[in-house]
Amino acid sequence: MEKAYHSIGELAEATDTKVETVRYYERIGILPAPKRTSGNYRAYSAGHLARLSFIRRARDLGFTLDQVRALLALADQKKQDCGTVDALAREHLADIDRKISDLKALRRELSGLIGQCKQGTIADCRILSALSPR
Amino acid sequence: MEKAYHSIGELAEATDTKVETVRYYERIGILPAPKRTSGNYRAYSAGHLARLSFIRRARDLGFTLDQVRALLALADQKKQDCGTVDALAREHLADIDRKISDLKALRRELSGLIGQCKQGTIADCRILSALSPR
DNA sequence: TGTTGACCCTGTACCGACTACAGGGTGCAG
DNA sequence: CTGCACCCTGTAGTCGGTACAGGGTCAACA
Ligand SMILES: [Zn+2]
Ligand SMILES: [Zn+2]
Ligand SMILES: [Zn+2]
Ligand SMILES: [Zn+2]
Repeated sequence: MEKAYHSIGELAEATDTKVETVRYYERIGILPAPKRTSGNYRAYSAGHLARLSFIRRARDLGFTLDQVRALLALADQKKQDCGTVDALAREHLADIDRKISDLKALRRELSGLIGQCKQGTIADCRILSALSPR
Repeated sequence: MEKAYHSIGELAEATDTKVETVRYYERIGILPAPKRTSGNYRAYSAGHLARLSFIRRARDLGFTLDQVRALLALADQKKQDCGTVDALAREHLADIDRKISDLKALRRELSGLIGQCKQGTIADCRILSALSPR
């Protein structure tokens, strides 16, 4: 038999989340408020655990919390087709690709600068002179 | 002859910065407070323009404002050698490399998920099922 | 039985790097 | 003289958490 309810600490540990973050998710309304014990402790059901796991996996994949909200809403429309989900995921993939190419451009520029430095004095440093207006 | 002083709007335009951001830089102490006109408008010197340009270029290269502060402080030590500058730049390059490889790993995972989706119903969507705990 | 200590509660402030107003003042051109 | 672009201060919001402070709860152990 599974334990029916979990404390916030257990939920946090099971999903590799900080306790404060779990409370934060409740505050912003992405994780529903659970029942309370007589001592006013939060008592989470298996449903909460599943939802928090979902949130965390999606966050680990880089979805924003708003996107996660959208994904969670879609997940409940079981018989609709998943085109919207896929579109969301593809959009996010495009975001990632954009970030990667931006970072690569940055990397090229910065490593070019570093390569030019001859390790002399500050006055001659190519890195600093590239940053200063001519 | 160059105009001796510039308004905040001119400075902002010349460095592709928002006016609010220029004031923000002053507030956090990275850009010194300029003189004021009789009407209490900020009046920036060429030195301010140079410093702001430096800040913006460094930011564009992805340095944090704290790193920019450090670079600016180093830039004033003209006769010291530039080892510290270069170390800072190399560290930042390593940060960028880490970000790129993190994003690539993410990209692989996400595009794998997207590839598995057969465009059926939500109930069968591989993207959602990969996010849900089994 | 009492006391320690781990856990939980609320509320608030903070991080980085801006951005966006609201509610006013200034300065110049027509 | 009036309209408009620009400037001023101060404050709050963004995103996704994180970090306390100042308390309450609960189980184990002496
Ligand atoms: Zn449990
Ligand atoms: Zn150098
Ligand atoms: Zn000017
Ligand atoms: Zn699908």
